[in-house]
Amino acid sequence: MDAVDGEPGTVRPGGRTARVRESVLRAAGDALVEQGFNGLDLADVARRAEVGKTTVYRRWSTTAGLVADLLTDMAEQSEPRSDTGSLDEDLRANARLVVRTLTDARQGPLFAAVVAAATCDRRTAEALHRFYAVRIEEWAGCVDAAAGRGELPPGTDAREVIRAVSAPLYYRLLASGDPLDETVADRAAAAAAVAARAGVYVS
Amino acid sequence: MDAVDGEPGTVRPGGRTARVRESVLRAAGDALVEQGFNGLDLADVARRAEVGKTTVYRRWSTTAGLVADLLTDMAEQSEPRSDTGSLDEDLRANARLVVRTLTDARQGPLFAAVVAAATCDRRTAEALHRFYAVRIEEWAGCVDAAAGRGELPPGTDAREVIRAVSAPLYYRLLASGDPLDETVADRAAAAAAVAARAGVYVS
DNA sequence: CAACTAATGGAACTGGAGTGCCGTTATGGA
DNA sequence: TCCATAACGGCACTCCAGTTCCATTAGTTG
Repeated sequence: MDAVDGEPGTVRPGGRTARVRESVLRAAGDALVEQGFNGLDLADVARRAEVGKTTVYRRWSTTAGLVADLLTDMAEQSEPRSDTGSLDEDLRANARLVVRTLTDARQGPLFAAVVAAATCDRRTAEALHRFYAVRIEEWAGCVDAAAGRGELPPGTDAREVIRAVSAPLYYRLLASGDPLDETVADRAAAAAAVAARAGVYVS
Repeated sequence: MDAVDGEPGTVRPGGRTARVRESVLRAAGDALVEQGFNGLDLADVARRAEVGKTTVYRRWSTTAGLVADLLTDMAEQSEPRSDTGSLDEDLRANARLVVRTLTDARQGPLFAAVVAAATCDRRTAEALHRFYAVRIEEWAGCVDAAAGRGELPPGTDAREVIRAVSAPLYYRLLASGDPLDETVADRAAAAAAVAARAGVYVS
């Protein structure tokens, strides 16, 4: 007499099940990097992960569902932000980190593919938004600290400042295609800092 | 004895061929809006356009190729920029136009889908980059005019200012998922103007 | 260290995307 | 107006992603 068990993999999450998930997520990342979201298919992921095709379909159903799970996994691996004691330096460190990530041979295509996946599926989009909410919240600490030191007008929306740093970098990666380098990173950080000091992000 | 004919549709581009292209591109847009790029398939587009499946495969080959052509078509329909005589107002007009477009029930999903398509295919990405290059160039005129009036430091990179206006809006649409409204538009425009005046975009 | 059963994986099946062939339509030039 | 042929469209075919079924493996509990 079974009660509800919801999704497969929830009752016995350890051992083999965990190994399968890890292997499948890694394979999914590889496939996304090589072929983009459109080229992602579950049968191929199963082959790469050396896992039964049935298993992948049963646990993730669709490519969008698989990417959503991959994003959940990515959100858990958050690096700590820098804290140099200067707003300009912290924002520059953030901008340079984002540029390094987006120009990385693996991470860059992966992020592009993940954004593409999110445009096709509501649950994947939510997972992506959670991912960014975590990162933004983490780095917003720099801005709050600067505000505490009196570097910024009171009432400054810290999260909005952090978004302003990343935005030009993602815009280039996804939309305009203009080059991404350290100069661009520093300019994005400088623009956000100037605007924040001028009170543009006071809510 | 035929010479080279390159792609089909290039030797007799008028009449039926043109009607087919128009019909297929409209159907492709509809499909992208309803199902996103991942749900796009050429057989379905052919049915919607009431055109032979073979024709669509012969002329566009892949979904990415079809989107690339759609982008070329979109790039040709460029609206003229505003020219109010004030940098702040012009940038605000631009930001509000972008927000109106990205929150439009048809255009919003269409832009998201088109960006997704560009992440999967090199030629589609090039078409997208050309599309934005045209728009950016058009609006850069506002910035050059402002520089001419002495509102901005000499050497200001006009295109970079325009990119700075759009970037936060696209970042919200594609990555963070934060709301898009007129307040956000005005803030994006204000931030770009402040940073530009401070000389951040002097190259 | 059993025993129960969650979870995996192989194998056979199916539906529809994508292809090739060829007759039909209608464009553009003379 | 008429001809050569570019371009379209129907049909039959292939191939593989996605599904179903059931036997096998191995977590988890007591």
